[in-house]
Amino acid sequence: MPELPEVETVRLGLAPILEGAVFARVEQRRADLRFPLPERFGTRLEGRRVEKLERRAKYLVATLDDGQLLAMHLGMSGRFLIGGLVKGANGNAAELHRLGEFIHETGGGDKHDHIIFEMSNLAVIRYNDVRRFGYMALIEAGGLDAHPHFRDLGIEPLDPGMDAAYLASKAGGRIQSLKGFLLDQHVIAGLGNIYVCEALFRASLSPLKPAGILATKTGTPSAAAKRLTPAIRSVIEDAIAAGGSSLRDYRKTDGSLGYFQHSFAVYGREGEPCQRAGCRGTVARLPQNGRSTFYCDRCQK
DNA sequence: ACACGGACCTGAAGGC
DNA sequence: TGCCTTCAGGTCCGTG
Repeated sequence: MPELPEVETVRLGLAPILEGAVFARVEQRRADLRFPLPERFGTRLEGRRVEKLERRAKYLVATLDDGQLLAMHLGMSGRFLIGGLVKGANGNAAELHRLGEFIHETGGGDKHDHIIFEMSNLAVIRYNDVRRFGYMALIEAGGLDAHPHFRDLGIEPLDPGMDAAYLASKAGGRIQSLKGFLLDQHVIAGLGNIYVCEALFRASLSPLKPAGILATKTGTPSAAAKRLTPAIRSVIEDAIAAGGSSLRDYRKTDGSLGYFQHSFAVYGREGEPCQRAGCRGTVARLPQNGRSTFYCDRCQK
């Protein structure tokens, strides 16, 4: 699943196709995603124009011309693939992104294509999700901040307010591990297993330490908090610039791959030497919160 | 309020 | 070949 950088990459691929286009036909092949699709999902979308496509945490949020919001979450394995035809600048229909391995499956589609958007610009957008942990919701105008899935989300990692003082204020007194703390979407919204591991490596902090070390006794930010904030910001910025990370099934909307996975310092590198200059440690893996944590137990203190 | 484990679902990979 | 276990970019819900 896509974490924030992958979702942002998907947004960048989808926005130029969706924005300004009208849902001409919505085909729903199965409604049992993580949560059932809303009643009359297709009917409520058909004829509506997409005003803009934004991202909040790991959600894509499309604003429609009647004010409704279409919120989309990719879960672990969700992806959008763009095919079909779009009108080029000269008015002629041009074939779009019919690339590589996706060509052969466009006929009847793949069995994990659950929702298909046929747009007025002749683009065909398929939502494919093997594990079906993703979902879509329709939210009435202005209702985003009160919606149960959005109401309690924490700050965006790239928000200027995500600073050492913010982390200290959230972490004070917590005994939970730093790993669990950073995975908590109520604290920072958008980080996942990969980028938490990478951020803790960049900050030279052990994922096992209690989150409380981010605050001093008086509640001011500790040195650890001051190292952690730029580490989080830089890893997210670097990953977005690389088009996200492509591991198993994540791809950009045109079927091409992100390349941040080549920049992982610790994620997926169990047993490899630590990359930090001067450190002779080895990357270890251990389960935390039911997920694999990768870190160097020599230099991450 | 906080912290943890299980649940949801499919498929790939590795061990025997 | 097959069967069984483990693991995978998430997060909701029930339990202490």
